[in-house]
Amino acid sequence: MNIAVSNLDLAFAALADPTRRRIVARLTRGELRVTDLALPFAMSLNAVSKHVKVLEGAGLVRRRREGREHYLRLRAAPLREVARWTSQYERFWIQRLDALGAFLEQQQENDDEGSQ
Amino acid sequence: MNIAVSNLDLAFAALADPTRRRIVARLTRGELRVTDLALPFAMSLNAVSKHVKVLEGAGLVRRRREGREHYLRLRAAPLREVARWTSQYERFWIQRLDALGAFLEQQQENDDEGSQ
DNA sequence: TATTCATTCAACCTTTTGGTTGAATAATAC
DNA sequence: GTATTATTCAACCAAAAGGTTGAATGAATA
Repeated sequence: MNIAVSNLDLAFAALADPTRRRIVARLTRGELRVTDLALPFAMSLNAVSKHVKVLEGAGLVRRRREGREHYLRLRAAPLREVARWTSQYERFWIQRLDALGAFLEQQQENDDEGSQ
Repeated sequence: MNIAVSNLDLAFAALADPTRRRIVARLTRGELRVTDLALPFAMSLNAVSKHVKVLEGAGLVRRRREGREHYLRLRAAPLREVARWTSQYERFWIQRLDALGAFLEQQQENDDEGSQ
């Protein structure tokens, strides 16, 4: 029993795994059955199934049962929430650009890449 | 020893924790020392220090040492990457809106909220 | 009906995460 | 020079994450 895990927590956590981001990317092309979804992944079907459940838990994926087959499709709402949270900071980084000037910021940015 | 953990993995994972998102929000107002940053959090300074290191590891925070004090400031680049990845799917969700019509989509959306 | 197919459930394992406490380090202040 | 302050390091702990394998469930097929 969890104490108040927000939508945003779940969405960010779900998207933190590269396999799950690939799943999301894959589902933009349309609905897929679990088995078909799992095909290109170098892991067990069970592992993919668990990833799908995580995405479902975050509301990023919705499941439609048709006999023994489960069709998965993407849901946009949580992605929009993530986009909205993140874009709050657009104001922040644009301000910094304005303050220091594009040229200096560019240099700063280059320095940053180099030292990572 | 980690096998290829991407920038995006680190950024999403860093932002999945609500404390760390609060830290990010807090740092938009300007630089802060670790101690001052930690003030409003109901956890040990050490815990906050560890969160800061996670954010640093994801490139979201940069540290400037001045004597014994460490000043932390926000870095926008990884936030931009997250925004860029997420907004890839804007096309996807806009398409769905177009395809089904705003009214139906709205109803769908309402159903979705209700059953979460 | 017996078999195969699509999928989940359950148990297990290892690594990571998010927190704690206590000690170490290093700079400042008295 | 001793105490205090700012911060990390190290060890520990419980819970969660990401994978595995094997069994269970339930629908389709032969």
